[in-house]
Amino acid sequence: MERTDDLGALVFRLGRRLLAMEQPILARHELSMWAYAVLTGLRDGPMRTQAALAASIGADKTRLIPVLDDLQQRGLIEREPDPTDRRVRLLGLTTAGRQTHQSIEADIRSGEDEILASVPEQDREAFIRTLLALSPR
Amino acid sequence: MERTDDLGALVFRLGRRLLAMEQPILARHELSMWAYAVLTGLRDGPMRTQAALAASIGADKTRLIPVLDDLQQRGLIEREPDPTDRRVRLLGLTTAGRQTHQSIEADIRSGEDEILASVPEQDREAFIRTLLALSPR
DNA sequence: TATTGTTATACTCTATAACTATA
DNA sequence: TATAGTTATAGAGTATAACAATA
Repeated sequence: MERTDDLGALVFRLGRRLLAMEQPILARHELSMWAYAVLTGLRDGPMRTQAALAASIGADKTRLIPVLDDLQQRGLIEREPDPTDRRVRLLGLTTAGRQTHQSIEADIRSGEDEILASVPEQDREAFIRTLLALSPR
Repeated sequence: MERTDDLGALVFRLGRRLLAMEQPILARHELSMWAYAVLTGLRDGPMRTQAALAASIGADKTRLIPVLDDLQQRGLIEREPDPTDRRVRLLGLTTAGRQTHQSIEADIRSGEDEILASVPEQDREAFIRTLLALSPR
């Protein structure tokens, strides 16, 4: 298949388009993209350190801290020292955090479906399969 | 097809991976990503205004200016006032600019092929086809 | 008065390194 | 001494608005 632009440019533009779609949804919940990434990172279970969470979502641990401060203060995550090693913070979603995540996720999924609507079913499946295979972590 | 993470996260991560692959190639030529985007934008022919070029590569016109200054000074682009409207700058690649672009493009293409190597032919074609369909402009 | 390009500036994002508290 | 988390800070990237030159 002949390509005109490089893959990087195409992926970059699609990323911007997806971000533009997600931005108003996140703004309605007053959450940043990284805050939403944190909720997603904790969706499948608690984490034992902030560094592990940061690595799992591809963020720097230092820039996660104000995000975690905010999410904790708003009651969307739990964050308490591990009694067996008080350097460590145990992280998990609260019920409110889980609900917020699910609500945002549903809206984002709708937006994605709209964007993907014009793509034939077979290509759509191959596209997502390839994306999963090529995205690190 | 069931998705675990949202499309945005997957596209974002793939974008970072592609950028990491391109960075050392561009560094060898001492060019930024935007400088390369400019060369790509002029590859298929000259442009009549800087604003048009900026729009065509999805950049802000103000942040293109230092990039154009540098490319012009290094003899990779031509940039001269339109005699019929001296507000306008006519933009085009020099021979050196075209050669530089082709050299970088070939290296980037190799890097992409490596990344795509593990993806089955059919999926790879559907992936690129879908990317072209979904990337604005 | 409108348009192209330019400059200045302020704002955000990000990474680095230094610091604290525990172990 | 090593590790988890935190803070401070500097650097890069970006957007906004003001400005100069043409039309």
